[in-house]
Amino acid sequence: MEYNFAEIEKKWQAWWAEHQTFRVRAAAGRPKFYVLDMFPYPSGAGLHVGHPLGYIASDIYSRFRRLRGFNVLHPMGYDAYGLPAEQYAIQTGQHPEVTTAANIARYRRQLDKIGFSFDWSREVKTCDPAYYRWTQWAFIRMFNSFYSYEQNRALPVSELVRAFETSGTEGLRAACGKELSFSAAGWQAMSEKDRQETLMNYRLAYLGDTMVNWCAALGTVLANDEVVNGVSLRGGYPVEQKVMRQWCLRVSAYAERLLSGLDVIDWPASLKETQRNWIGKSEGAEIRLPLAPSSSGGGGGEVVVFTTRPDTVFGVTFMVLAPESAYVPALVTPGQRPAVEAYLASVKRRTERERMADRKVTGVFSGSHVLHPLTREPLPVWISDYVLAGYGTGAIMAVPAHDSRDYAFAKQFETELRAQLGGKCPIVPLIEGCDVSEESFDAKEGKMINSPQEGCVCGLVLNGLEVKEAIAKTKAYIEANNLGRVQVNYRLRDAIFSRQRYWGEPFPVYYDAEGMPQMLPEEALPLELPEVDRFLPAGTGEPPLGRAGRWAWDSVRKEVVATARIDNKTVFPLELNTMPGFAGSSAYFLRYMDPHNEKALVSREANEYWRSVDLYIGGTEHATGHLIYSRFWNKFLFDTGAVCEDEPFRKLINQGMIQGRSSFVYRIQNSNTFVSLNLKDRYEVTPLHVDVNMVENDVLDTDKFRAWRPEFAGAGFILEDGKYICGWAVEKMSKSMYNVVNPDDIVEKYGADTLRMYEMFLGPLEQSKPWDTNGIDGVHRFLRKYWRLFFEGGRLAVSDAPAGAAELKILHRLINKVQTDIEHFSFNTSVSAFMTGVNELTGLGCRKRAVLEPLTVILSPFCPHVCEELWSLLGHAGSIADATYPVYEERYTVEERFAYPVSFNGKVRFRKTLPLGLSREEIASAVLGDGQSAKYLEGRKPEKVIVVPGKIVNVVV
RNA sequence: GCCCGGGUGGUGGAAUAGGUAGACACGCAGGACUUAAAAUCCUGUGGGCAGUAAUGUCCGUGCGGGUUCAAUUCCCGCCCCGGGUACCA
Repeated sequence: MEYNFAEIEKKWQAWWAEHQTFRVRAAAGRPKFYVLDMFPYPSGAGLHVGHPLGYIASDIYSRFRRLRGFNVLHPMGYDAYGLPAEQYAIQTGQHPEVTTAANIARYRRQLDKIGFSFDWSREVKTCDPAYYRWTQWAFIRMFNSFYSYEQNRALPVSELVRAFETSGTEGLRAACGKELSFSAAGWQAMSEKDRQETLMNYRLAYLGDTMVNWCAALGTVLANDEVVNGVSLRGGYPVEQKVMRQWCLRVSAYAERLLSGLDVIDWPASLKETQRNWIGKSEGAEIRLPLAPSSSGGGGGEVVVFTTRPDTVFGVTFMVLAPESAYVPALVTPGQRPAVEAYLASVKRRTERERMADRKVTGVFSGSHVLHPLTREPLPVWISDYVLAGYGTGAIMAVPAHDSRDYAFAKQFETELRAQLGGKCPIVPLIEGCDVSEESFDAKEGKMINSPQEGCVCGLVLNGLEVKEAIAKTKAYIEANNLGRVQVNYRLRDAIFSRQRYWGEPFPVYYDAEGMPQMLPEEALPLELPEVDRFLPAGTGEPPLGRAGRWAWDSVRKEVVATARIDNKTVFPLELNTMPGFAGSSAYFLRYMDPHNEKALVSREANEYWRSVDLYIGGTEHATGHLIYSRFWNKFLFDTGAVCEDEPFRKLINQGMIQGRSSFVYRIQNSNTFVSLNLKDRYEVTPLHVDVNMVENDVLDTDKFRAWRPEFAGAGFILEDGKYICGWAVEKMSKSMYNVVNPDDIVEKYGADTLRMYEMFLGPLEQSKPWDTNGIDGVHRFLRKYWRLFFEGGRLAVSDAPAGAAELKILHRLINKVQTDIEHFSFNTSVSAFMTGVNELTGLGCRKRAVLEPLTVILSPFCPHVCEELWSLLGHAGSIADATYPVYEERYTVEERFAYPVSFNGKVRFRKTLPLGLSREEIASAVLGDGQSAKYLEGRKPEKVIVVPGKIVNVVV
């Protein structure tokens, strides 16, 4: 009987589907394990061979856990909202729902062919109203919540209102947009509209005027992580800064918890580091600098700066404001106004991109001065775009000696600054021995100098202190003398949550007669996405939903009605924006736990059983997007009591990318002749990408090549050894490089089991590596060899004879190796171990059930189809997925290992072979009692014997 | 610039609480079977030197130092490659 993979795979895939083999239910008392893949966006191009890498790994792990007795939740779904479907819809008029459904069907067919053990009964699609209902629900909850720094969690806004009623903002510690201050009486005096505006400053989902990344080409705003180098991640269109009123999520409120939570989860160090950088915690101080009396603001004004280096306060020689800073208008003197206005205009003209490409030092003097907080000397206030409005207070104290950016600025404007400082040099070093003639000294180390002496007016003496001590002392001084406060800043910004798009979740929001946003009642959810005639933004600049006729809210009848009926008493306009891509992916892992629940996102029982994801596999590209937002989202739900775990993903693995291995042919210039790789240096050639599907083991199929394109029909070839050898390079897998390998083709030719094993064999899971079809034969050969172990002369020939010692040794070494390797996610070495084991068994001619049956079980996570078939041929009813993983018994694998007694001075070296299983003491005495060792050790008394079983013996004399 | 990874045969990669470097596979070479091819199987395969040979011997994990009886593994200094991030005060 031959290994007929096509037949076997078809048969077992149908069997699994029919018997719902991988359907799971919560089962109290049975240990659970939740294995999750990052669900795919179903693009029009279908899957290439790189996509399933992580799915194969998670599937192997799931099947392994199942065999070990765990109740494994391993679901799959689709991140179905997204820009490509909408762009396609704009171009073709095809409804995104239609193309998305077609793409999903195609993905499903491709996934099924690989033989994954997903529980498809739990499938989730983000564009399904039954699903996005809970996305809208969470949004309403966020709108109705604020973040208390007192309790370090989200609380209902009703509690905030109660606090305002009794004590105003007195003693309030809550996350907010800007610090407000009013009394209980002040709150009482506010109009309803003012109260709503005030609350908006605290809500976790809020409408705010924010500087957004506006992409005109896409007609929408983008989140920070959707912008790369000043252009949009998708499409690469230019992005500009613009103030717009947008829905935002107060992710920044959770900055500290998002940061500290990283300490308790098992994620790759590099990914945690990326998130730490993104959150960007910096501890420092805000310092208030009073305006100099002569300045335009008159007496009483002040400017607040943020610094992480308060110790350098005596090196401050000027101040800089961001161009967009709110301080600017008040501080510009009439004389400087024209110069400042010209500067602001020039800054506005420069796009983000230009600012990055050309980092010129620019700036303008505001005309005003502030007073140094300690020495009371006047300091000039400048305006420059190297200070960012969005970070800290948008104003800095410049210390040119110890900050490279301030240094560059001081050098650029040295003449002006010197004049303003009465001839003094603006660069004042504060650390002993540092040289600031060429560059600033930014390091936080050394001893302080140049601070005032003991007994000076201000009383802050830093001389002689280490930088760290000086920072602490200055912070304490600032607080004690009311010059400012200790402050922690985060780089993490709130997430902008509005998109001017059609293909996304609608907001459950309408605007009342006052124009204030109101949430729809929860019973009205889901608010379904309406039909529109076209998917472009409306001519008025409104988002595409502005084209929907049926898009107003009747607040009395509680239903969606036609826009035409808006009467401003009971029927109101609905929000026209939709939610961004990350909305739907922020809680999908919770929905899988209880996907058909109509009462809740997830029931308490289901959530308490499945809890959180035990293993999450996906790419690093989501480090600062999805993986931050979903942690935030989950923490919020945790605060409201909707879920029982604070962190959603306990362990995370980043699978590497599979790159393409492009093939090249070399055309001799001005001809239609192509020269083989090793002969190309003799000619002037142009390399051309050639479709990798026409190349095998780097040899070009010249007939296929001629048939590929009309212009190659008459191509000539200069061959070497009768073959045309192609050149190759590792590039991103993409259509334009003709290096896309479709998993369907591989499955067709070699079978799914070979594809699964080969993808694992290619190298470590975390590593990026090029796809190289060349090596796949080796894996396929292994499977055929393995199949043949069961057959002799065309029939099944498995004997019931007891297994011998040598066979059991091979088997148990395999069990041990494969089990520990899977537990460490080292799938490539597991596959190698199988190959070795099967080679050895073939060598022994072993066809014994006692060996082959357990071997089939441990191999089944990797090659489920062939193992199922053999399992059934061995006489088992049911699926191998219900089998039990064999137990490793060490006694079968006892073997001799080396022990190395140790010589000294490099004079004596010897090696000794000892049986395994001896105790440390036994090894030590065996070594020391050995003739050679005894001779060497004669006259020296061992002080200490260090033994590592099976490995080393160290003797210290 | 800063922060993470990583440099091992012709190729993908094994082996790190320091202990026989190159498992496994590809490729290549030779052989068996075959009229032939494919498929399959067997053998060899880091480099140099010596030997008819079994074998012996030296050199070898990016480069230069160090620690150690012993370093791919630990320490110091470089070089190169990949990823993240970037006026965040």
